[in-house]
Amino acid sequence: MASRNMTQAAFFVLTALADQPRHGYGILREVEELSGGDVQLRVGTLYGVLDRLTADGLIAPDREEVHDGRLRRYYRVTDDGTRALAAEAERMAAGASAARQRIAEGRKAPAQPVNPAANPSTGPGLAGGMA
Amino acid sequence: MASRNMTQAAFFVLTALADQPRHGYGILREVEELSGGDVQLRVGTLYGVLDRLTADGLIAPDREEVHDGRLRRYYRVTDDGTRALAAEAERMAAGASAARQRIAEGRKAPAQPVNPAANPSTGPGLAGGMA
DNA sequence: GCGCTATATATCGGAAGGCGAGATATCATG
DNA sequence: CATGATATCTCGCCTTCCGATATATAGCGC
Repeated sequence: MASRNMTQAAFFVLTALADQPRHGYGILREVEELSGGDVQLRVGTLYGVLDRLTADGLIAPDREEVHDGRLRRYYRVTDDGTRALAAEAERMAAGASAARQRIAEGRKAPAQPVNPAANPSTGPGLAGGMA
Repeated sequence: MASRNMTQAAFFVLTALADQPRHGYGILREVEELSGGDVQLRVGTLYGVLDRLTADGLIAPDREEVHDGRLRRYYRVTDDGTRALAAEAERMAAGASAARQRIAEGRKAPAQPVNPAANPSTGPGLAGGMA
């Protein structure tokens, strides 16, 4: 929804490919596993994402193998893709951190109307505090 | 793109409202500020999000005020909204953490073809190591 | 052999969501 | 009086999501 943002689906595909090349079906299972089941990337979503990421140069076809008569088409992350993923991870961590902080702040004064001078850019750039 | 996921736009609107009630235009500026300019929520996006979040019971109209002859329509987060935001923040932090970890893992063996026995569910449930 | 599940690819079309553009209105600045 | 900031909201195009569907191989139970 904003300038240099990538979709959730794209983010998880890149994450699944970040450590090693995988094929479509493998990405599907990997995303589900690495998110603890929280994220279920759908088949119908996958190929569109794969096409877009390829067109954007963030991933590239790696190789094709045949296992038990079934074709596997592998993709790998490009350098640009790794950079984009890292940047997006920072943005997400920052957003998550900002959300947590604000929830805590909101709980301090739940019934409070507005509270003047409450917005002196507390923790300006967010930029998360984990890792 | 998956089960209980909310959109990026919804996430940032909830985050902007987390500490105190705000009106539409205020949300717009707040999202931009709290993200350091990374996220620009568009006017055309805002009202759709506001309607959906209201319909889902995650936010609610708070009050209306007039400043300098201009109407301000305030919204606040409901308890459900705070819970949903907190959950989403956890998911995002976990995803960001997983991405970072995998980028690091991928760099260990960049030229490696596949590496056998590389997938024994290394670092199984992510669930990040922050907070 | 037959049906079912898992693995594996890919496409289609409807629905949901994002966003540029425009309409409307007040106030301040130049 | 024009421009820009503040403030609301709608319309329609386009992108993205995803359920359904099609196709094909291998393995298991019956």
